[in-house]
Amino acid sequence: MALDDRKLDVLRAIVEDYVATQEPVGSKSLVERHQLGVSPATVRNDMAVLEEEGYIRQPHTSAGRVPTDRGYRLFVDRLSTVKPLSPAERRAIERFLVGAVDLDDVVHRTVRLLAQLTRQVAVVQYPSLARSTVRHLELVPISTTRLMVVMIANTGRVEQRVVDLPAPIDEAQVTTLRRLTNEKLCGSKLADTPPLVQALVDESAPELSAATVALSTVLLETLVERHEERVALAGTANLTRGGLLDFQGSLRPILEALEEEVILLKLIGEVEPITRVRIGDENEIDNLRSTSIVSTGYGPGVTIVGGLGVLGPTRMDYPGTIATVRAVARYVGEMLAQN
Amino acid sequence: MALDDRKLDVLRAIVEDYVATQEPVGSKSLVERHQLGVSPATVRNDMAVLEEEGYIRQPHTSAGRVPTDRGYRLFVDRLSTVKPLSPAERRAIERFLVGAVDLDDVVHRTVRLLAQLTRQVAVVQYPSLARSTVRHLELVPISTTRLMVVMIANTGRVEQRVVDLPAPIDEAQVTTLRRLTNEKLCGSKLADTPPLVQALVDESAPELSAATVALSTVLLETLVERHEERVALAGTANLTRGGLLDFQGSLRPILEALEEEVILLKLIGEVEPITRVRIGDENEIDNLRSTSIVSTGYGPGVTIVGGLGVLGPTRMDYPGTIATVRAVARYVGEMLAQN
DNA sequence: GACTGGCACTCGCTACAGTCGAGTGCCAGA
DNA sequence: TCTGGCACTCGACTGTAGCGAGTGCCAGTC
Repeated sequence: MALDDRKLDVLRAIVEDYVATQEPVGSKSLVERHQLGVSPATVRNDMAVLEEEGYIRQPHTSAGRVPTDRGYRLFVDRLSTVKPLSPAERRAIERFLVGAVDLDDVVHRTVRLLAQLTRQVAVVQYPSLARSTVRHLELVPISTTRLMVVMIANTGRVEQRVVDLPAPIDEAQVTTLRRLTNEKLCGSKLADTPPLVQALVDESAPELSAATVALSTVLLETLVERHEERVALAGTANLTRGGLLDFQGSLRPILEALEEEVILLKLIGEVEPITRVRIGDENEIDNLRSTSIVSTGYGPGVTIVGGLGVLGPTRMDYPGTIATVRAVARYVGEMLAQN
Repeated sequence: MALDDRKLDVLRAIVEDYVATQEPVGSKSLVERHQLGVSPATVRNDMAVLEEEGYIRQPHTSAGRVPTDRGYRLFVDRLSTVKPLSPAERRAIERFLVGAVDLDDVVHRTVRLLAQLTRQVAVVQYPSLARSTVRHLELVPISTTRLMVVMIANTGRVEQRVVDLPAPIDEAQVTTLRRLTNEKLCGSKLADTPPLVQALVDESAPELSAATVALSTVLLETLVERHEERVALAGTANLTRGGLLDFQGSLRPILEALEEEVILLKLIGEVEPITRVRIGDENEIDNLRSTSIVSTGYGPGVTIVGGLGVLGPTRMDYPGTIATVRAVARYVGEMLAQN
């Protein structure tokens, strides 16, 4: 059965009221608080249809209605209009992000800002190495048989690893190796480096070849194969808002999921600039079936280098959250573009 | 009034039972589960004294007794014997820490290990910069007026900052600057660098002096003055064990406190190798008055470069926790010494 | 045909009374 | 000094009753 406009209005009103009050909403209070132009009895009939279609449900027989995941989905897709941010919010974003001293700082400020603005759990992925290009590789001798390799990416990320060398190496050789690796790899995307690293090994002088192999192994293994993604998290305290009514009483599974970087990356590691909204059961992670996640990609200009987003109860202010997440992503992109 | 040995035995039994069962313990069950050699009535008399002295209390009139913070304190100071770790635990620690590829990895593995072994919230401070020495300073030009300075410390920490230069600088000048800074600063403790940095500025060639000032400002401000300490956190999900009975029902203040790096540093940023135990109200942070913290310093050899510890309910297994925290700290120290 | 007012019904919530039992404090006696 | 016994306290649990928000249905109206 097709839902006419008024039924959609009723659904929208239910979602808005429930999000605001956190209490099942009944037909009477609905007509009181919204200009629906009909009587409670009519609304009740509409509600019955909406329930039959699976958009709302009754927690118990004599209670009001609550949106289902499907109801929220319809609301997000068709019924909500994106709330523009208030000037105060815009200013807050700018003030908060300006003055960051390095990438770590940008990411930390961003994640805290996002948590604060949305009053939910915020997650920000560091710019992905796979989508970065190499700006510089530095080799620092630690001992004659150990080398620290420091990679600086164009996104500002800095990664370091220690390489154990099979044989001692002297200053001059380190210098040569440094020059060679930089010549080969600088400016190339990290995802494209494997053939270049191979070429490096092939072309290296005999006396350096053992060291080059060791170095290339580390580069490939730790930076490319298991691409080292990182995330920052903030606002877990916000999970306790709504006094355990959300999340069916137990924070445990959610906190557990949030400790797994792999899971967080799955949630917000976006490749596309679109904003994704995952509502309750739509989520792939079992522990998070009682939550909703709003995520989007960010990057300087049009390219996306990482993702960010927030996690909260399915009962969340979707329009506001979506607007905030998008705005923060845009500002972060601008910050990155400046560097 | 002095407490005789049996009263201390009773207190120890109460603490142990309460930690195990999480329920107020009565005189009858106490004599059943421990060989006290006296009757419940006698125990009751002892309990009355212990309560008068403030070591235990009754949640309500007709309930058993529960240790107070003061009772735990006495238990920790005089009644508990340190539990040696099981061989299985020792093996677990070694297996878990071996194979870390860099400092980040060591810290992350450590904090997760600690959370897992103690089943509590774990916190690990990165080796303090203030107590590290400079191994190498690398300058990487980003543009003609921007320089990224990467500092590598002997503890494995790598910090980077971007320096905005007042005037363009060319390759050769960067090389000179790099050589000068390394000559001056390498090998010195970061805390001791201010005069050295000043000397660097004073002695630099006129055409480099502007750049040197900019560089030194960044070095001093971001690395020395607000000494950049970092911490890692894991196991927040463990706060939900004991189903909200601990922590008087609300996790909120605790989660909030755990989000503040400054607070975490205050808790575990140790300078001395001793193990500290803060019990409930002894804690300086208001939000954490319902928790206990066991912390200790770690470092290669005898010097301490950072702190680590765990946070849990005052009702925690102190002997076991203390033993685990110490053991992990020792192993981490060994790991660091190897590098 | 769509909407409305009215009415009977459901059922969670709260308050209250009653019972049970773990645990206590105290006291007299060994 | 310790012990057994006894009266007492009070939280936890159970069952009952009344309240009220909210529903579904139906007959009547525009």
